[in-house]
Amino acid sequence: MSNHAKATRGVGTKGMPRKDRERLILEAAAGEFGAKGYARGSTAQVAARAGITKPMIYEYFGSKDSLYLTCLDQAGTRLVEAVASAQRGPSDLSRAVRTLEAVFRALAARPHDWELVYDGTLPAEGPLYEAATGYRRELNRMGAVGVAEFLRASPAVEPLDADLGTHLWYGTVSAAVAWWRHHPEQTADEMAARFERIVAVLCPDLWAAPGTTGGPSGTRST
Amino acid sequence: MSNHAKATRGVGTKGMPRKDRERLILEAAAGEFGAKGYARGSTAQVAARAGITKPMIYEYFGSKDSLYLTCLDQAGTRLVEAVASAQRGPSDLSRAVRTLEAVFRALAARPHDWELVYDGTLPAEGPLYEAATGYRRELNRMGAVGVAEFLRASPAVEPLDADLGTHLWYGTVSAAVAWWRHHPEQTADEMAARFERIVAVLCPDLWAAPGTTGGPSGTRST
DNA sequence: GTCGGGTAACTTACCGGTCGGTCACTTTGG
DNA sequence: CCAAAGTGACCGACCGGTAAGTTACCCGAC
Repeated sequence: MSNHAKATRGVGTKGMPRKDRERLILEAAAGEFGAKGYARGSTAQVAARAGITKPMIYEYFGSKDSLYLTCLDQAGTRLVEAVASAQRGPSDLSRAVRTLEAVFRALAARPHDWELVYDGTLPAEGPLYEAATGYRRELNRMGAVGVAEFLRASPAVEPLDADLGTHLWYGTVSAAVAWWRHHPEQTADEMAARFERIVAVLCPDLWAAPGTTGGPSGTRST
Repeated sequence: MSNHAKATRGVGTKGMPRKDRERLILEAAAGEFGAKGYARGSTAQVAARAGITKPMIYEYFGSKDSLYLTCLDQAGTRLVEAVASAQRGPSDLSRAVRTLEAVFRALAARPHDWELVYDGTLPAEGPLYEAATGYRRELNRMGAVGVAEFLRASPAVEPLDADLGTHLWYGTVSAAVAWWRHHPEQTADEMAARFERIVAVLCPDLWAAPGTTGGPSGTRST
């Protein structure tokens, strides 16, 4: 019943404006696919979550793949932007903490985004897989920059080691997100603080004296 | 036509002895489920891999769940044994390297074992899920001991931090295994060496002077 | 030796159910 | 009254699981 949206609605309009319905369906789809994954999530369930029936899904999005792809694009774009914004600043270990914090903040608003991008039940080929891989690669690439700069400190590491290190970093982020799902009461800031403490134990020297900035963060109380 | 196996075969035997066929099916099932996961793997495909047809699978194992469970038990037992054997020895960071090396050695013989235990397409409840969770918990528990001893060095870490640390460690192992799948030409020893180099860059002080043993391992050349 | 016959191994064909996707129809608002 | 929104009913494909029939092997009888 808003004032200006009504003006654009033509004859034969019934129920909800198209844009609103679209958003509603996308929200429902993100919930369904985020919880059950692409393979086990069903379009009928998405429709039920949105309070409509299955043919409406196909009226609006044409296919299950297209529906998932729309959710995936939203989630992937948001995550990439969040991580990209965390790449600014000093290039020491504190960047890892900032990146993780940015991911947590983004996921706090939309908890299912991570699962949409890293859904393990996606088909092993096809456009859907390629789209997801594209976002994953983009996120990984940004992580790789930090890892490479970090590992450059030692001449013993081979190029392949840096690639492995990048994947280890991804595994760390992924595990942190998974742990968070089982402890939803934690805020994004608390999660970042926990990670910070663990890093501090792992490498106290690299952490305490990163160089010019005089300290990676002000949150440590020791 | 072998000499001793023939003696045990009774009347009505046709084709392959039961034990051999059983092993053949299990091998095929491990390949199918390891590659596609429980949900997407089909019993007909398992049968095709084993060179037989679907009803034989049910003759031998009764149900898809039972078949998967048999594979899972083999894989889980092997992995738990491998990790347990690596827990002996000094309790510093070198234990992490030893653990990872043990996992790699176990997986070198049977590459699909990891995916069977950590299959993301398993149902979210039921005996199959509980069995997989049991192995995961057992593996995690052993990892948690090492992580807890390690984090105990700092009084700032809270109990929940240790739990998070355990999951981060699991994420690291998981990522290393995933990376290995994309670089199959690497041997288990090479993988362990790569991980060792990365750890050395991350925490050189904890690594170089672990205390009484005079050094975590003899493989470092620096 | 060879010839049934019993038994285990194996297959073809099918059932019930679910899911992605579609069509003809009804409802609703302008 | 008309067009868009929305729905019940259906289709084909696929999958887990099953029943009934066929094939091959061993063994004992003659």
